[in-house]
Amino acid sequence: MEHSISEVARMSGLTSRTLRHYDDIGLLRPVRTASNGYRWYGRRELLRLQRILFLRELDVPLAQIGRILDGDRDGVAALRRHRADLVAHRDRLEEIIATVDRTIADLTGQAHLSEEEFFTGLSARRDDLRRDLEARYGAAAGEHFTGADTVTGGWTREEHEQAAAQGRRLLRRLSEARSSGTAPGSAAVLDLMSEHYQGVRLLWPADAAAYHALADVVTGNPNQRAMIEEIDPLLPPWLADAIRAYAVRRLGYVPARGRE
Amino acid sequence: MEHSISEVARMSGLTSRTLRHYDDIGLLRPVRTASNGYRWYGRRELLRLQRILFLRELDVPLAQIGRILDGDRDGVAALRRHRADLVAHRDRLEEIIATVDRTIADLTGQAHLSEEEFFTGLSARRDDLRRDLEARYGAAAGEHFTGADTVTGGWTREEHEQAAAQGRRLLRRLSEARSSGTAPGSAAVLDLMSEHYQGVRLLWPADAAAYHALADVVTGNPNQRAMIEEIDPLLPPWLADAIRAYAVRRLGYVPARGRE
DNA sequence: CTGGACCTTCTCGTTACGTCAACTTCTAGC
DNA sequence: GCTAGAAGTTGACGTAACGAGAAGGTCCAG
Repeated sequence: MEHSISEVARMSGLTSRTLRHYDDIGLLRPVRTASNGYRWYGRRELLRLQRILFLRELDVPLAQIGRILDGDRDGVAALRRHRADLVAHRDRLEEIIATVDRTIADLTGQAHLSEEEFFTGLSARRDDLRRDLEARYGAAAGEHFTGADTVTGGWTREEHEQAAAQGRRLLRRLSEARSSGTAPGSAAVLDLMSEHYQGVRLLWPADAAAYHALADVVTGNPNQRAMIEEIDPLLPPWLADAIRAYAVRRLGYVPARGRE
Repeated sequence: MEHSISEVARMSGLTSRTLRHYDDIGLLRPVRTASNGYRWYGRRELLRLQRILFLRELDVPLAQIGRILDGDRDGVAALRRHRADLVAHRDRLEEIIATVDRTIADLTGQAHLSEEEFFTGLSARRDDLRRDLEARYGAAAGEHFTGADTVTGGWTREEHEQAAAQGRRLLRRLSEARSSGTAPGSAAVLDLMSEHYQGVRLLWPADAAAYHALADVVTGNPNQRAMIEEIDPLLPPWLADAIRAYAVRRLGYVPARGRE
């Protein structure tokens, strides 16, 4: 009892193209290929196909399916690893969905947690910030503020608002990381901090040292601190740690002992 | 304040290749490209990139990111649709994880719900089945059983066991669909039934009419019924409906009024 | 012997880039 | 001015799992 490729396609719900593909990659070979090139499948092939379809439905990559079915050596271990991937994927989706929800709420104006602009608010208080940095670290730290090119003057009102919303979203994501017990220096947080660093650089060409100095500003500067506490009262010191961690680990900042 | 491609790469954590790619597909154009081909990015481009990264982290496809950022016309609606996709994806993952768990349990012998073989059990009772079908629908229905080529005689013991485990898993997945209130004729169930049909065909070249006749067997034949009830007491009648639905909707069976 | 159904082997397109390869350009040091 | 090295460029191929379509061979019924 042999079956043509279209018969197998009908029985399995696959297309003949897919079956040809499985032949190409060696996942499911026909029992024989006639001299005219026609593929013929037998019962044993159908059994294998059935198991292929099952594993495929579990999102197991075809290559792995082949390994599981061939050397059955440790199909269970492979499945366990696959399960771990699935769970991680699902957890990540949970986070993403939550973030999307808050983003939608933010965009539709349902969330007025803070009408203040974050990055732009930062920009509006440049003089304040500059004095703060200079007082803490001397004139060199504030020097970067001199260029007029760092101002956001060229932005439209819409761009301002988008930047502000972006900043609030970022702070909320950081708040989430903090409240879930994630360390400020963990890789996941540093990834988020790269967004923060980039946001800061939109307004101010901070190098590693200047960015590092910003850590003290978010806890020490009343305006900055109040803006952040409005989103999460416990965030400022944690954010300060994250800023320092990012400056050191991703920007290569070497904690100064008085150089320059 | 213009930035070279490698500066932007460092700031954003992307590679220069990725930035070149974004230029190619029109997602992020440099503010200018010098006569030597070098790309230069300004503040406005960094702002756009920041929003790109945010949406990208939410698994929004690049093409859609472009549409959202350009004509901001209905970015919220797009996000809502995207959210629906994410939720569906997560729900599907939940199901898959549950199935993988049961599969692992099955493979490691932790689940001895039924030591009987399903498809192979069906095979072992071929005479029984044949008499049943003939009694219900006349000799024509049982005729398919005559070929010796339908026997699973060529199978190894391992193949028998795998087929049996596969059959039990399928019944459990069907049971899950039933208990969650899914209709036997729904697309999702028909997809599962294609596995059932294929499993049956491994043992017995049933056409649409013969498969349709099998519906009465799973409720009427004591052996079959008992085997299925062992997995889910409420499954037999529901499974019968699913078999009929599959025969009609996927195999094109026309409910007979006495033809042939 | 002809039409239609079914089969074959290319080949390109999809997504979001990674990874060479081959070349040009810029910059710093001698 | 020369040269090495860093950084830039444009192709072009590879990835996973096929879909779609082209161009052509094969089989079967009327």
